[in-house]
Amino acid sequence: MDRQLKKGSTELLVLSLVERRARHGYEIAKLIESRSEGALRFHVASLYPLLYRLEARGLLEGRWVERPGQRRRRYYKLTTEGRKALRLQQSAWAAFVEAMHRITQAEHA
Amino acid sequence: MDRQLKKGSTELLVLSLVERRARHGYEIAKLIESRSEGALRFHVASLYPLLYRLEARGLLEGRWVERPGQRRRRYYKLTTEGRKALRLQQSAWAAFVEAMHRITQAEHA
DNA sequence: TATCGATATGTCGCAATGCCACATATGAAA
DNA sequence: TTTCATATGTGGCATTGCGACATATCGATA
Repeated sequence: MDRQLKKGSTELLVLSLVERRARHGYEIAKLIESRSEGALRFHVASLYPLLYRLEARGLLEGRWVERPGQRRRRYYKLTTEGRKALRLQQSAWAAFVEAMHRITQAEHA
Repeated sequence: MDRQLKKGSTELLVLSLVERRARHGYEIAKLIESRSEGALRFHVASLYPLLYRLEARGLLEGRWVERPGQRRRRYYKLTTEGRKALRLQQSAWAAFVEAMHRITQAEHA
């Protein structure tokens, strides 16, 4: 998988994964890997900074959860802002894929 | 359109556009804009360096063409290497879109 | 008991790549 | 003669994912 392809789409990926419920970083990384059946991998090291950025921009809200018998986790959930951003990014992604298709297929025909 | 989405996919776009015939930089930029109906724009300033890189990597072969009544143009055509790279990038792109779909839709369901 | 792997979060420097501003040059149209 | 479309080019900047490394806990296994 071309590394560069991921640029920019990761945000949509993360926002999508916390749409229905709060998740923590490690969980998000594992979900990306398993649901894409290995096609998409994502270094956790890249993920944490992204989560901070999303929180700083007010799209996510994080909260520490400590339970006996496990390391502390930081759960992130979508804010109202984040939900709006998710909608926007969903349609931007769809438009982008469609445009790519139009250009590459026009040539292929 | 999110700027970051383009990262990495531009190469596929350019390779696709010279698949059937040689084209020059300005023409490629215009084609991207018109065929995507404005959804994808691409600064020519970003395009030229990309073309040099593709040529340096042996995927494209450039050739100056001078005709009276127009500025000199550099036409790029696919090399054999480039054709191989195009096939690879086409399947990588398809896999990527498919993986994105699986992850974002699984959540949406 | 010692060690190793999975879980969980974090920092730092690096590389890749598109953006923007700016520059140069020609031909056609206003 | 000024302006626009064509055509190529350079340099600095910002964003963002990678890789190496660090820390820490728990359960399994040797």
